[in-house]
Amino acid sequence: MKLYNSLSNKIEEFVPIVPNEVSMYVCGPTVYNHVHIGNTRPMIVFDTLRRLFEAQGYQVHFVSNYTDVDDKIINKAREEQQEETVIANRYIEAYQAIRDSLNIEKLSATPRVTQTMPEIIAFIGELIDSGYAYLVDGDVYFRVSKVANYGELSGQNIDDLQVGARIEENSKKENPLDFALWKVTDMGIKWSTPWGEGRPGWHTECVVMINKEFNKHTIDIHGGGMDLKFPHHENEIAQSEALYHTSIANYWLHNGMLNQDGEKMSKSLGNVVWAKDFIARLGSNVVRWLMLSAQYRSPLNISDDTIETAKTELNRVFTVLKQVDVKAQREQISGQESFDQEAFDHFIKAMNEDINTPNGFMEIFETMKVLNRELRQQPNDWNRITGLRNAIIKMLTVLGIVYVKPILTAEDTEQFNAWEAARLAKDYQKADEFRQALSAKGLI
RNA sequence: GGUUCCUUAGCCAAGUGGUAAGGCAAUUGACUGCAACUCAGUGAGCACCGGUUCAAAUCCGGUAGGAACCUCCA
Repeated sequence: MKLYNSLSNKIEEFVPIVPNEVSMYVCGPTVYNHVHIGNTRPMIVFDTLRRLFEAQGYQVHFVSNYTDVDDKIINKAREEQQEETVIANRYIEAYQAIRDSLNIEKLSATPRVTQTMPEIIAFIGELIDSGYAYLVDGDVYFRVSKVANYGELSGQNIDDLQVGARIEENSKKENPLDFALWKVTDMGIKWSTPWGEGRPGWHTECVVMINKEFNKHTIDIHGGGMDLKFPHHENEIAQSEALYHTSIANYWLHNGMLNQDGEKMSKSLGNVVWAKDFIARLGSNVVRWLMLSAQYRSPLNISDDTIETAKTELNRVFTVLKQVDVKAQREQISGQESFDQEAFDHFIKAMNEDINTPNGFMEIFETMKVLNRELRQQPNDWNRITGLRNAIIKMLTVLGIVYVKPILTAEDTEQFNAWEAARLAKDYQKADEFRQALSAKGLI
């Protein structure tokens, strides 16, 4: 398996820390609102990566967090005159519902900031003790200049960053690039620490959760959206380098952004599409197919055209599978358990090139073509047909797409037979009626 | 101003030195009672200019256009 590592900007052969095991972490949402479809791209991409590993015998330990302490949550809570936990819990539930509806495999753990506070406070304490963090009026900031490789991930150097950095008014920081580990606060949820009451900064939690959930300082894969590269991931690395001399993960993976009709989705443009609405409209299968139609690092544009194309393509895949299953039942073929390993291997090989889903799709289409030919060959080679069918279904499983096999009822079978009989008798009006009935049931 | 990246047929999208995958749409043919499904065929020389090379969409330089990031947006 080859993966593009954002840390080296190169495609590298994936070598796990522990043979046949993969530890991966993806930054989760700040739960202050529903998520939009852009947020579903990392969910789908990294779930697909996980499935790809699992299809090859890896055991995957996959953790993603919930940021349930944040200014945005506090603001939302004030707006609604609710407790912050009510807000957070509401959107955590909503997020989980999205995961379920997108057929995302169950995560190993979904830690929350509020449940990780002792560790976060201890971690910040260590950074202070070791001189990597300093106190100003109860706030704690990370001293960026003390980390030699700061900027490694985003490919920037500290001097360039400083030129571009917006200088905050009345900044208490030694350096504008220094980031907050702890903020003193008088509003919202807060915890008491040796240096004062307040709440943690965003960048610390992920590091602490990784250390805690995996019980080690270096994991295999850390993923997230391209926009998190700087400063969030850069800052995670800085903290980990400071205390543990490791960049947390051997492979850093970043998915490209999602655009709507060529524009970035944003509230100001008024083109935000909520994930729940999008999934309700198109269904999980189409959404996943659409999200995987471009390689994960490329930007992906969502438009009516790309949505229609995804629907049509996926429909073709399901059509041939359905035709196989209907025909097998009508001809009472059973007991075939064959599997076309070669076709499946082609698919895996394509996918192993840095999750090259477009080439994975290509292998599905190629396999479909062979299957369509076989299905129209007389006599049918059911061993071959079943093997191809099962291979395609397994490919879809890696993509997280679910195919439901149609089960013919006695009535269905009768209608098929009647359709055929009417055709033979050249009673086309009657034939069309049966055809339409079967079509309405999605059987042809 | 800095950093990273992109520009491949009407549309989506692979390919990163050896002569352009796949899909959608279109179109021709076969199959069909008609149709759908399906199969077979048709279509680009890779933004532009210049360079390196026996050979470039692929490497280098430049031009034009576009995107993301530069303190908390996946």
